[in-house]
Amino acid sequence: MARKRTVPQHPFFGTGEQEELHIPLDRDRIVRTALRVLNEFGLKELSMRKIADELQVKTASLYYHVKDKDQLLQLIGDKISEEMDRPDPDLPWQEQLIQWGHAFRRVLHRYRDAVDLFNGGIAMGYHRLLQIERLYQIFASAGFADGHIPWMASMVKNHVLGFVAEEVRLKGMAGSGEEAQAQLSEEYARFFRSLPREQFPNMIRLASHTTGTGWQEEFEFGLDVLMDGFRQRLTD
Amino acid sequence: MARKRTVPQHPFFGTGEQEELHIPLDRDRIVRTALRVLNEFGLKELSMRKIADELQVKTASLYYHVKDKDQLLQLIGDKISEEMDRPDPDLPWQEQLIQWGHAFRRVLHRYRDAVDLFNGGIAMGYHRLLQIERLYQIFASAGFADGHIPWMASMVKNHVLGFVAEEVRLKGMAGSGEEAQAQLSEEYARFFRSLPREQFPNMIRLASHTTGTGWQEEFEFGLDVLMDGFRQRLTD
DNA sequence: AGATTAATCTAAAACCATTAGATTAATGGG
DNA sequence: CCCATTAATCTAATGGTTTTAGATTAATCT
Repeated sequence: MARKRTVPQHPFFGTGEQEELHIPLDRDRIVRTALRVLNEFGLKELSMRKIADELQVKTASLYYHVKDKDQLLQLIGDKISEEMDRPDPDLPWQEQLIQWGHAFRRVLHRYRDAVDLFNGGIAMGYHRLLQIERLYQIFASAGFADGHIPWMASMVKNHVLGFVAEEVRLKGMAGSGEEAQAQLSEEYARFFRSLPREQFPNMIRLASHTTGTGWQEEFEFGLDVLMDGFRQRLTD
Repeated sequence: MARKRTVPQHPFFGTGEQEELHIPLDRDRIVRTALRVLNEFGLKELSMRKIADELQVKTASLYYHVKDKDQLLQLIGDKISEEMDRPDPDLPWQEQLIQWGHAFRRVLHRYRDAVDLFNGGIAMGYHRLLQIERLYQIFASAGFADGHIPWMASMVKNHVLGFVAEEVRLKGMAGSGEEAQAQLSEEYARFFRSLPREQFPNMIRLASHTTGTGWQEEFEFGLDVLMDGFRQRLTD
C-alpha cells in the first residue's frame, strides 16, 4: 500500500520527473514524531500543528489516524512505557521492586515532560497496564495479601512519579551543566535562609539539606522506606 | 480609592442616575473569583476570559494585577494551601503526620482539579512553603536526622498528591451518585477481566481488588506503610 | 484646577484544536 | 482496462486561547 506521489513541478524548471516517495501516515509514525517534537519543545508547546509540519502534512490529516490530542498523548505515554526494562524475576521481591522503580525513573528522564504525561488521564494503554501487571506479579510472588497488592503497587508508582516530578522541576531551572546546578542549589539555600525567622525556623535550619544534594541517594532512600513499610505487611 | 462608575444609560429609559458601585479589582478578588470559576469549569476550561467575564471586566485588565496565567495559577494553589488545618502538636509524630495527610487530602478534594495545580510548577508561595515547614517541624521534633527530613517530607506530600490524583481520576469518570460509582467499579472489573489471560494473570485475578472499594481505607493503609518505614530510620 | 498616577479598555497579533466537506489517490470487481 | 468504491489527505472555517501596546478614563495629590 506504499504510495507514490508526484510533486507539482514548475513547467519550465522542473527538469526530471523527481518523484518523491511519500511514506503514508500511520499511528505509529505520528506517535514517534510526536515523541521527537516533545523532546525538542516540551509538552506545553507540543501542538498538532508542529507534529504535522514535521511530517510535512496538514494538521487535519492527523485526525484521520488519531481521534484526539488526548488520545495521542495517551499513545505517547504508552510508547514510553514500552521502553521500560523488566526486573530480574530471580531477585528477592525488594530488589525487583527497586529495579522497577529505577527503570521507571529512567524512562521518565528519557523524554521531556514525561512525568506530566503520566500524571494526566487514566492509564488504559497496553504497555502501561503491563507495567502494573509486573508490579502485581512481584507482590503476589512475595506472598502479600490480595487486598493489599493494588494499594502497594500504586504507592510504588506514585513515589517514582512524584519524586521525578520534583527532580525534573528543580533540575530544569538551571542549565544542565554541573556548575550551573551547584549554583542553583546555592541560590535556593539562600532563598530559604531569607525566609522570616519566626515562621520558618526549620526550613532555615535545614536549608543546606533541602536543595537536592544527591538525587540518586534520595531516590534510593525513598524506595528503602517503602520496602521496610511493605515488609511489615508480610508477617502480620 | 473606591471607584464609582456611571453605567451608560439609554437616553429615553434611563430615568434615575442609577450609579453602580464598582469595587476595584485586586489580586485577591481575582484569585477568589478564579477559584469559583475553577470549581465550576475545571482547570482545562479555566480561562482568563471566563474570570474576567465573571468580574464584569475585560480580559486585559487582569494583567494589570497579575503577571501571567502561570502566576495566577500559583496564587490559586497558595490560596488553597491556606485552607489546610494544622495538626495537633501534642499528638505523637505519626498521628500528626497522618493528620497532615488528611488535611491535605481534604483541601485537594475541596477544589476541582486542585491536584493538577499542585503537580505543575515549583511551590514558592507563602502558604505552600508553610505546609512544608510544618512537616519539617513534626519530623524534627520526633528526632529524625536532618539529612532525612526533607526527603521524608517530600514522600508524605507526594503520597497524598499521587493518591488523590488517582482517586479523583477514577471517581470523576462516573456521576457522583453512589450507585453510579458502584456501576463504574463493576465496569472496570469487567474490563480487567477481559484482558488477555496470558499477559495479565494477576490483573485478572485481582480485578475485584483494583477498583477502589474503600478509598478511605486505602489512604490510611498508605500512610501507615509510610509511618512504619519512617520509624525504622529513628532507631538505627 | 491642573498634573500625575492608577486602572481599565480597545484592538490586534499570534497562536491553538477540531470539524465538514471537497479532492485526490489507490484498490478491487467485472 | 475502466468504473465504482474506499482510503487518505487537503482546504477552509469556526471558535476558542494568552498576551501586548497604546489609548482612554477615573482618582488622587498639590
